[in-house]
Amino acid sequence: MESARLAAVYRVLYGTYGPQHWWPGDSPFEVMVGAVLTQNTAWSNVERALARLTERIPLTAEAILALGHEALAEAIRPAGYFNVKARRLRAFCHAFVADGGLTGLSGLDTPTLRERLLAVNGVGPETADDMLLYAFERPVFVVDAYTRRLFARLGLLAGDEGYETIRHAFERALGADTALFNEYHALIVRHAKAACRTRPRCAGCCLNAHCPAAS
DNA sequence: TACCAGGAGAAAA
DNA sequence: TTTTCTCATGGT
Repeated sequence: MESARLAAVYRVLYGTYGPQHWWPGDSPFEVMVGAVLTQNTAWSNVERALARLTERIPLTAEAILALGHEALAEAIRPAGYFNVKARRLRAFCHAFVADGGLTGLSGLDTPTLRERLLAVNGVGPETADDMLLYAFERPVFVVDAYTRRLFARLGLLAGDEGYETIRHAFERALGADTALFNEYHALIVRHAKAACRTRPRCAGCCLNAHCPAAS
């Protein structure tokens, strides 16, 4: 992975879309809840689910656990996979409380914190890295389907590399820079929402799943 | 109508 | 070990 090319892609995205001010959450804990709810789901649906949840309870791990599975699943229904996500949220809240909450987790070094998050059922690599970057402000690059698709189309990735391989490649090339990782990932997602609609002649670097220029 | 969205884990091959 | 299946609502 060439640092210069990664920097060039970043400059183009930033020049096109500007700063994204991610993550859209009022607190680190809300960011973490959002990270679970957004798994394979559009953010607009997550916002509905968060709104319904905060209408019912204050957004704390204790309150979520006290709500119970059925009521939690009903509250987050708009985010889809509501039974699965209710189970995952409760598992995360149990671990969050057991580890001393935000204060306890913030005291851990990044590799240990990442391991702790990944040990929770329902928290995979991308969700853990969303939490690390946007809730704990650790220099961890988030690799999602958009990242893989964009850089494969640009010829910088084969596309079938493992998650860790890609993450380490970005982190090596860009250096440990939390602010840059924050903005870069947000810009990739922003680009995915614009894609071909703003480019009559797509160069193949858009993120539309069925773009003819990308096949 | 069909496809896709800011994945993860279990089951099957 | 790798691939496939399941979970589900809402927008386009």
